[in-house]
Amino acid sequence: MSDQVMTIREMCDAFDVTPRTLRFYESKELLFPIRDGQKRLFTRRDRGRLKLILRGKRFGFSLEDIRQVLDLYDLGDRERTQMTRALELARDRLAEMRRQRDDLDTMIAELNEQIIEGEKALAEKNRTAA
Amino acid sequence: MSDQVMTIREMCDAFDVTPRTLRFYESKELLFPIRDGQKRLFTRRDRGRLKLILRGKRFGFSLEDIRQVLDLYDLGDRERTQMTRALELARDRLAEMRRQRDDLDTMIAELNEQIIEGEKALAEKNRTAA
DNA sequence: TTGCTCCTCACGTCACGTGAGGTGGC
DNA sequence: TTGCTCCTCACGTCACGTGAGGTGGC
Repeated sequence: MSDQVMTIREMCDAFDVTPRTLRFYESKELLFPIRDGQKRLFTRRDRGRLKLILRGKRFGFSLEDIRQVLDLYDLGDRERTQMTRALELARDRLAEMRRQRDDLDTMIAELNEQIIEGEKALAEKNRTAA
Repeated sequence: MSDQVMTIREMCDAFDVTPRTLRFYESKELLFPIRDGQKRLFTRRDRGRLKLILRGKRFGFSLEDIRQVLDLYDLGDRERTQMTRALELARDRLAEMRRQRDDLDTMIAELNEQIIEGEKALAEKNRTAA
């Protein structure tokens, strides 16, 4: 069951990604499906990794960052190294996201201001033209 | 003075961009510097357009969107078409930015939660290991 | 002649999308 | 034979960065 392999199509349906994405992740050494002739078969390990990859992406981590953290899994110190590193990256990302949000807040206020000014100017133009 | 042309270097210094950026904008038909032999000379019109380009970029508009709005300048209806179109795009962008900010808020809360859980799990691991 | 600034290709970046053209087994 | 699904190139996207290699005028 849980150690059953899955075809690329089954993976796509299960994780809502495209075949291209899975092949791309393999080429970047994020996934390691085994082969049945040409065809890829994804293992339980691949599914675990993909889940973490997608979670990482949601938070805006690069694939390279994600790969490095995933690779720490094989160190065999009960994932302490991996977790420590993941926490480091997560704290950086969190700070970055907060900066982004603050920037976005500023921009939103600015753009809103510009729109209001634009509307005024346009109304004025239409008035004097009529 | 204000109708004086500027070299690429002067433009870079004045607007804090790279030469590559200016050449790229020319290739995308956002700027139209005149030539002195090989060399580009940027006019007052280019400076006006660049200012608007950079402002648009700050708000997250694509260069293609910006180009389309800039091109409306030459319609000769006292920029009414341009302003109307610009306002349309701006309202869309504003809504998009608000969505982004809300998503970001959600993510920040989630990632913060994950970090706290991660810290707990790591502490537990260290405790039971010692 | 030596620097300096300008120029034109053209490949690289990031995370895939999107054909083109071919294979295997029901 | 016809579909279906899988596969491997390989170019395209977006906004430039980054060399490589060459030119013009002080």
